[in-house]
Amino acid sequence: MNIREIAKKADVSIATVSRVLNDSKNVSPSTREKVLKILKKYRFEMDPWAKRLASKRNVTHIFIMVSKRILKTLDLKDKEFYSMVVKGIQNTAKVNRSITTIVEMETNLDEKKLKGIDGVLLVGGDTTAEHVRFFKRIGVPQVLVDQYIPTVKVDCVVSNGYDGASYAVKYLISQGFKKIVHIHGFLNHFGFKDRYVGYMTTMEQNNLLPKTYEYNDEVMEDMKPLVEKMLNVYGVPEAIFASNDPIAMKVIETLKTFHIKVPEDVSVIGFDGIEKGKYFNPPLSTLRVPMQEMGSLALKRLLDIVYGQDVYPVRISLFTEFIKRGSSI
Amino acid sequence: MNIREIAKKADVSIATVSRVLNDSKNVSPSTREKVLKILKKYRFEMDPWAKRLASKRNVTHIFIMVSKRILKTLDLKDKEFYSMVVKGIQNTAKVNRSITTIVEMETNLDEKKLKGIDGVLLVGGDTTAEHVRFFKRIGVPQVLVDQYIPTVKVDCVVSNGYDGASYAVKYLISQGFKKIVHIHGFLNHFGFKDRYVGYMTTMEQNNLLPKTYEYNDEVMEDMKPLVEKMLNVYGVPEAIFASNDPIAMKVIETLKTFHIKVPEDVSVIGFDGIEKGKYFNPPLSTLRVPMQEMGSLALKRLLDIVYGQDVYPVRISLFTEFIKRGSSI
DNA sequence: TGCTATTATGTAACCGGTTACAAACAAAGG
DNA sequence: CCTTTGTTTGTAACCGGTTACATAATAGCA
Repeated sequence: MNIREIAKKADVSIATVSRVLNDSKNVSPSTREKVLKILKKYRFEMDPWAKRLASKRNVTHIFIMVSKRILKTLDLKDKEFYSMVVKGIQNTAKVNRSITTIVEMETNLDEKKLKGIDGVLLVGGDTTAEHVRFFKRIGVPQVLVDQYIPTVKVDCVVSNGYDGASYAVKYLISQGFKKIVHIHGFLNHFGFKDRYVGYMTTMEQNNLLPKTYEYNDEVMEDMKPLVEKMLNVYGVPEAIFASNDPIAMKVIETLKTFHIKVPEDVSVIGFDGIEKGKYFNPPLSTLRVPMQEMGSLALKRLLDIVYGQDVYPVRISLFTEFIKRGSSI
Repeated sequence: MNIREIAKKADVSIATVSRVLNDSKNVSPSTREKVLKILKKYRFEMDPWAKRLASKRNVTHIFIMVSKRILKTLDLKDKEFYSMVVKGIQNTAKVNRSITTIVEMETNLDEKKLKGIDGVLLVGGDTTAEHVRFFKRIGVPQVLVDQYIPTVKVDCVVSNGYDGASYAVKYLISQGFKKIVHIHGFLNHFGFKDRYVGYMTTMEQNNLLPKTYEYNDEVMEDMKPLVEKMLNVYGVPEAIFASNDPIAMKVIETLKTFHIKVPEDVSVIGFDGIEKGKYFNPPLSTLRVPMQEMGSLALKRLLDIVYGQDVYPVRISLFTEFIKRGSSI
């Protein structure tokens, strides 16, 4: 059952059926009624694939919104986390006739700047509930990327930090380690929180004493004081699990200044799997997050929402993959 | 850039380009090489929408696999949880040219029975890691529905039980309750486990003593002993949060036999939002899971996998919605 | 009533692929 | 060398929608 058959049954043209289906105003009430009756009678449901193909002519305009902090360091030529995510978005946009614009997420959002925008991707851990509520209020479809906010129902794509962290901790335990420390970023970023909870829970489940240190990765501050404090109070850990790769590398660098060898003295595992880690000395063990896929999934989900395919918000979380390199035993 | 343009650049017909893209054997090595070079040069990516539309002729065969226990109670005319999920799958199948067959998930799976099957949906909390590994081994794409297994990387669609449970507990606390009990099913079902953890964590975060009871919902055993024990040892709770609606209703029925009034003496909140709860006496407060959407999303994800759109497994979790009815204050 | 502005409807091209069928070409057999 | 068979390649129809444009119908107004 397609619109041609419906058109025949209702004795109108396919264009008219299409107009009725899309609530176009240029249809007389009587024919609209007639067509609707046939549609209902045959329980017509549109083929989403055909619709999307045919709607190709009108492009979709998407804003990729990132916080000032991320925007400043966002270089699409490098292979850092958010660069890869944005690359994933843009690649998928190409195949989906979507035009993307990278925009700074301001604290005072202006409705006027969003003229003609079909949807927004809110990228990064700085997205707050206020941002989400703003876009909800003005009715712009949105998908959060690498951030989840339990208090507001909104679509999001994140990495499965809990199970990733859990895997890392279990791996370290299987190597005979007990003194496993977690160094993490600010926990208002869901990604860090998720990994934190994964670390904590797994440590406790294995009757090990968790020990965590918070590091201000937003400004990439000096890590010497943190490590110094750790060495003095806690002693030399057997292993360190870091919130992400940049923190892990910073830790390793700092440990070097204390003449502590990685991985001989301490095993270090990061998170994200950015390119840099592969060429670091020693090469960084990490939990790889499919970054491009994250962006790609987010855009696809956003398009599904824009084109009215899905109504209930979901959280999509990507599995991670442990990559053992030189920084850990 | 589409296949027509590629065809022109490579000086062949569009059919040939299509053949190269689909690894058809009837292409001479030289032309294949020529086309591949152009494809690579222009970084051609196929339009998934067009592909799916054009491939209309070949339907996709899907098995909906359910455990014996679920199959026995699966009546597509009623509006129980899994009936609605399966209905969601079937509705989506209709617009996606997929043929679905409901099949019992046997303990001894037979590869031969899967001839011509493009993918399977493993529905329900009885799915185990062994099942998943079996389908992985024989290379049949799969998506778990209402089950998540942390130890194996496989796509799944679940409800966000953690946040749903957390919401319920917070709501009950906001109503002034402190003695909040959780009655749950077997925790090897991820859905129950997730809600359980949500309950526990939220209770602890609010400095309340959690109290849980396990009920064998698989056989819907008599709940009298459980409730009796609770009343004798723990006393009358102020509120009960149940793993799902059937358990909640069973609890309320049992409480009635003890002349304990709901919601005057005890508030009860269920989970799932099945139709029955609305007409129960008193009408059941619950956390609604979009059941049809769950099935629909699972099938769509499966098709994405079958047609090679996505490679990395994800967990999709659906938000729940609190519905306040008569069984709770 | 006649003329124009507006609205309603239909026709046909198009979105970007797949594939049935026909034709051209190459290899094999007599 | 001609016929037969098998392999490559191209043409055109098709999947099920949307929409630009043309035309028909209606409404508005002097």
